[in-house]
Amino acid sequence: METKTNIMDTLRSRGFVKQTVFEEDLYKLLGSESVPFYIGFDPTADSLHVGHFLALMAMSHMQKAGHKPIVLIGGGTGKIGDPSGRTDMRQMMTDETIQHNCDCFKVQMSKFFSFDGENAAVMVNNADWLDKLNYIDFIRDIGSLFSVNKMLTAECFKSRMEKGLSFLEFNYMLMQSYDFLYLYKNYGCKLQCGGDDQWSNVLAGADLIRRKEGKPAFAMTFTLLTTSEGKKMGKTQKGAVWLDPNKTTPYEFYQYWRNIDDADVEKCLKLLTYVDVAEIEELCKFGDERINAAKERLAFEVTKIVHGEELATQSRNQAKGAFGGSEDEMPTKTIASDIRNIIDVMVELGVVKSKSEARNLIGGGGIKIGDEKIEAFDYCLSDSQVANGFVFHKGKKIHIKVVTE
RNA sequence: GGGUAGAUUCCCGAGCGGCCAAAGGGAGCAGACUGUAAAUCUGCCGUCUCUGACUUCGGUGGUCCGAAUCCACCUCUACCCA
Repeated sequence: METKTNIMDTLRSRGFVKQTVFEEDLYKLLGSESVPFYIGFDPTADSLHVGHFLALMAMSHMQKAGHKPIVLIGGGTGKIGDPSGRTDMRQMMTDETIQHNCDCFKVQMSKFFSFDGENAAVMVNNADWLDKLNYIDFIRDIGSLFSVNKMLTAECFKSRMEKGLSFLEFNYMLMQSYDFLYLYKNYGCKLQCGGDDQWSNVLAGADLIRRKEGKPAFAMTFTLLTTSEGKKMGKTQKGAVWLDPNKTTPYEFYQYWRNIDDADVEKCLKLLTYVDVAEIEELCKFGDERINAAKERLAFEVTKIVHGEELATQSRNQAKGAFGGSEDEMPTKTIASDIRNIIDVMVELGVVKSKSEARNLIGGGGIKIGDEKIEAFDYCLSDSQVANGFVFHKGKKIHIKVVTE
């Protein structure tokens, strides 16, 4: 393999790395051989979202550097539920749902790293081994190596001490640690990565291998992708920002990044695109409106990774059309010609969740058709609007060219 | 097993028989100001056939002209005692 640059240096310079164990040993290991590493994903939905993006990018960088990604699907641990960052128990899922979600994940992940060729990524489901565990054997072999006292000091449990924590969930850490051990034995996996909220779980796994096998194993966590205000990124009024174009359209996806906080642009460019670090710094050096160039670049690059260059270009042009005034490139939607009432039109366009919301928006002066502000709830489209199409505006952000059929 | 305190709208959290679709905050959306940013100020923020109607306050059943509020039972949670 090529070892021009140690992957750790890449990840560090882009701001991925939050915590590691035995940093020097890990650095040497990553610089000297192809290291199989894993990251766990909970199959709780049929699409990945922005929250997973950073981990996917990290895996991508690492595969490019010659390391082998192992995607661990938490089909087994999903039956338990990770208590980290949770105040209540997770819903349990059926095997069919989990399998379906895995299939969807794989398609999306393929855009970040390859499941073929050299250092091909592999996807494994921990239900395959966790389901078969024998309770007595397990607690003797693995349980004996865990100190409850130590576990209780872990942040992920501490926060649950007030709200309550069932024994089921308490076992999550053991399961995840066992995963690492299993992957170590069967896939030669020596490194577990994860979000920083996974630190205690990740660390416990590496510890387990060191105790049980007496061999080195490593842990590394990544910065959590949060906004400058410390909130988790990727939440909007419509819920999470998904990678599935059917849940979040490429245009909406593009807009999400285009509208990001000034303070978060540089961080996101480094973490979520392949743009060269020096170039990013150049783009982000201005504190005024020139930062918009960086935002455009961010939105384009990120959309390109997820949806491909063609759709990224299209989204960019649509955005320029919508905000630059040119109707030609604006996102277009088609509605039936017999829908005339403005409220029905809004529902049909999907810009509001309910008719009440539509009324509130109209009442608040947030709706325009062409240059005309709509003030009446019973506003109806004219024949010429139906015939020729029109431009619908919701606030400053949503601009849609509407044609009828 | 016993005792105590709880379960409220997306989240936190008030309400404790009519004035409750339910205070306040957060998030979100919209208006003004801007740079498709932030901060700030303002409005909205259960649903609908929308000056009215309907469905919500863990579940089920009751009391009452009337219940998120009272009673009974149940489910879940925390704390204390064993």
